[in-house]
Amino acid sequence: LSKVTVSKVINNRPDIGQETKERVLAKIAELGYVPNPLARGLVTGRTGTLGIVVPDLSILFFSEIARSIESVAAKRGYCLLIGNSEEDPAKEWNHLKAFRQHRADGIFVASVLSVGQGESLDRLQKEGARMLLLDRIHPEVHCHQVGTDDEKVGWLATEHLIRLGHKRIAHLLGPSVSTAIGRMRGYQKALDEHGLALNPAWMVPCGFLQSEGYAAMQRLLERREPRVTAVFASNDPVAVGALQAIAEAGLRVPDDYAVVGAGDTVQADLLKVPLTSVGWDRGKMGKKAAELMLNQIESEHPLPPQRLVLEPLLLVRASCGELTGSGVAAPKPRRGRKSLRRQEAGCP
Amino acid sequence: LSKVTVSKVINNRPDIGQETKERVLAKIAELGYVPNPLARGLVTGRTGTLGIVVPDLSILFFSEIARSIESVAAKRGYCLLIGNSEEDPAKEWNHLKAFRQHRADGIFVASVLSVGQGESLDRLQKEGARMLLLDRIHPEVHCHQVGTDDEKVGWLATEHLIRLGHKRIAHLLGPSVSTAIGRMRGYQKALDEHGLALNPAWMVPCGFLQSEGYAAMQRLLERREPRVTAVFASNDPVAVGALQAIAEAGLRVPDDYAVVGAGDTVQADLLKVPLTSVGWDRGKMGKKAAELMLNQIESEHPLPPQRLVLEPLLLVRASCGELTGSGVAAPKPRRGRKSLRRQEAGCP
DNA sequence: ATGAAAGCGCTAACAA
DNA sequence: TTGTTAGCGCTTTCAT
Repeated sequence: LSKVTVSKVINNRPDIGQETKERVLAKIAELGYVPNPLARGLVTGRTGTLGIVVPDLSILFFSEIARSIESVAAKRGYCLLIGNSEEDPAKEWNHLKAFRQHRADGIFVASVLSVGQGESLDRLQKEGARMLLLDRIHPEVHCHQVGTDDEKVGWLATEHLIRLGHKRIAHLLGPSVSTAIGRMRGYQKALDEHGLALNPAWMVPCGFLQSEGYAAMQRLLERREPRVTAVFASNDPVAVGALQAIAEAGLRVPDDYAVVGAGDTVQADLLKVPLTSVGWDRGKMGKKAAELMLNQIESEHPLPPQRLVLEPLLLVRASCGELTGSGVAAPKPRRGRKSLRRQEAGCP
Repeated sequence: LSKVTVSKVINNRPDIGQETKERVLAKIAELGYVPNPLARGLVTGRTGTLGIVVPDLSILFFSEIARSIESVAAKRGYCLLIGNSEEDPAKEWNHLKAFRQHRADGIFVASVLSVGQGESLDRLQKEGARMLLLDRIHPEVHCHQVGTDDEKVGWLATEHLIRLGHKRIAHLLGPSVSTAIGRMRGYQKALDEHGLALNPAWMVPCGFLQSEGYAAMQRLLERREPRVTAVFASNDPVAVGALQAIAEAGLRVPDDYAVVGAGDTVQADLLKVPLTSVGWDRGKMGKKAAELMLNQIESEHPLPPQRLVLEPLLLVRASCGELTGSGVAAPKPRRGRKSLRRQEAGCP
């Protein structure tokens, strides 16, 4: 029995006799033999490893996606490497290089790069790296991309505030990545559609962190007339920061300020003021991304880059109040739509 | 110039001339050459890869630890593989096997295995896997272990309730892993020290998930006399579940029930009722674990297994009220000790 | 249908 | 100090 025969059995080659095949399989089971992925990778170039780079794994949004990707990867026999870029392009690049070096078969990345700065990613892709852009999109990169319709996210949030009667609506604007920019566009579009003025002073620049939302809201609170009555935050952590700043100033939500977030990543029901947010399915994001990637990897012919857009959904809770806009705080009851939150926190 | 020479330069071997060394280095920089870790791993057995297996990456406690490990791993040139066991021993084992197969230089595991069931881990260790037990300890496994003093966690929580005047204190008991058992012991010890009766009916079995805490608290609420006035939950998610059940029953915290958690992983300040909890430093856990592991890997001689125990700290907030035990809800002001929470949520 | 030969990119041992 | 030889465990031709 030569090792070539064994190799053929393991790789399910057609040119092998049924009887020998079974004999080999039996022996493999008996000896508990497992092939060495390094040796295999050295010759085939494929390692059975994927990689993912995110800004920060301890942000629920990303850890949920990573978890979901890992789950389907494991099911199909792949391992997952993970790297935190910590919002630092250099660290992101280092992880990308390291994963390439380790011959990851595919790399998911929620890039910290600003829109328009994606050439390095496109170069990687052209050099043969199989990549998939997660959440944050770069049109110039020719690879699969999975995200949500961020313009619609911003539109849904702002439209909701307008319908509640708000006319002076601020936006805590995120960093210069596609998601933040899309949400801002949606905000502007909604104002526009309703003929509301777009006051540049109401677009407060801000990052994606809770602390930044806090600081931005403080700045907004200092401003005098004309005061805003509502705030659309670029994401939930920022919204939570804003909530903190408002509370500290002795003001109330939704009575003094209505607040909407984006992402629906907060344990909303337990908050002092349950946060209204626009959400989409992170589990599905991860699942779809992983499937796209693995199908790509395992297909013979290169598939055309695909762009998957998940549908965002407004989740109304108490932080925007009822129809008067600055009146009662009674939260609208949640509609019949199934909640997006499959989230189940636990341990230790 | 032979490849052997290059290899020697890269590995900093002493038997190489200063001048050739520089020449090689220059050429490497010029060509952008990077060694292939697979080929290297094939011959040396070392791959520059670590692995971590946790119950669920989307639980903040674990994602913070993973993030911290990844950070020091990256700094020292290692990649990190990650696997979710989803509280399933079979999945845990599969990840462990896969990481071994991929020749990870070391594996961190927060095992789902019950205490006393750690033989498989010890066998792995004996077979040459370098392992480190995270959070959940198995005394029979001979490897590094990093966790907290869970008995003290339980003791601090329960002692706090007793000092506030509570005499009938329930415990939402976690699964049969070391952390839950330790916390239960601490609970019993504190009761004991104060001569308080340990009513078995007040130890409600429960998992580590929020939904389980919710269900367990509901069961507890159904029970009649003698009613408890306080609850120590095995971890924060369970405490949050209990909070929900109490609120739904139309009762109030801390007026009707005082509640303490463990882990301090909840955005406590934003909750309707900020949760008092016993916490310890997850960032430090990850950092120390990674350092222990990497020093082990890079040392010539095997180091003796070390057991690192982080100090837990009571963080008093509003969920237990003030000294009367069922009186006013005014939260004690946080003491001067530096907060453990370096947490900064943000994105997507 | 099976296996011998060659080689993936590296390092360890040894020779020069 | 340098380079030659061998081999890590696999897969890929290409004979048989």
